Amino acid sequence: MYRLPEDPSQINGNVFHNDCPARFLLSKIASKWSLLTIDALDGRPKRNGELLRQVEGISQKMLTQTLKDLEKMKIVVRVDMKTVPPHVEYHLTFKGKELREKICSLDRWVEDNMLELIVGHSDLSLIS
Amino acid sequence: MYRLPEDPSQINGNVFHNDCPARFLLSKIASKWSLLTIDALDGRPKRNGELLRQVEGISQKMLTQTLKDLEKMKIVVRVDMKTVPPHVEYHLTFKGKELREKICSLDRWVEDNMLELIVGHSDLSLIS
DNA sequence: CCGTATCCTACCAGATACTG
DNA sequence: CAGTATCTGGTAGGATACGG
Repeated sequence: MYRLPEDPSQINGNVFHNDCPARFLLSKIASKWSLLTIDALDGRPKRNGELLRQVEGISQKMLTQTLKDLEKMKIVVRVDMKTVPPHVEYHLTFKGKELREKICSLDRWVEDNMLELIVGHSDLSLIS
Repeated sequence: MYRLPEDPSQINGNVFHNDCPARFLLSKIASKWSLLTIDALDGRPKRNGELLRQVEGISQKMLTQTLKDLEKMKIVVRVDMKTVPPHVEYHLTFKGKELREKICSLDRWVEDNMLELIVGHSDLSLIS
């Protein structure tokens, strides 16, 4: 549980500070599945099933939870077409698109440098 | 535990793939304390105690663990002056500096947008 | 000053089953 | 199709004590 000061408009973010909301938000944004979900929202809006397939290994539960967190932060918007069968789309907001650039920059860097980064990890075996 | 394909030099990173090493590496790099520790390594090398004070709330255990992980990935280098009392410095490598830019970009964005991101979180109380 | 080594717990997240 | 609900094990990480 985090506490905000009396007048939030006066504080400027500082992730190094224990009680700064930025730290809480960062932990949500930089979580394992959040990073991948935001990355997956490339260009066009995506549906629940699409994301489930694209982000390999994510469970329905974690996808829902992640999307709800992102929605709270106004990073994504949930658009329910109110049809039957259900058709729901998840859109990145303007802020979401801003954020996605930062995240993709990080993700692509890790992918590009993968082989050099992994050398120290002898615990990653080569066996089947 | 993650498994690498027989010939790692042939694979190109893809964080969306379940068994891609990039996903494992990303989880290490984007962990709560890793994000803050790398950010804290600004410009000059830092000592254990400095980092402990700068990254509020981190424990000695987690700092050590985080730095070891980063060292494995050649993101930081541990320089032991072999003096008594001990003097140890942690330096960012070239790759580390590259990575730090991405991370700082993310951290600063979260800080700058903190107040707008937090509105949906009614669970963050204003009381003392 | 810079760490290790243990113990211990809260929470994360996977598995599974059910619903409009 | 797009979720919810519940149970449960594993583990991240805090607290504490000790060591070179």
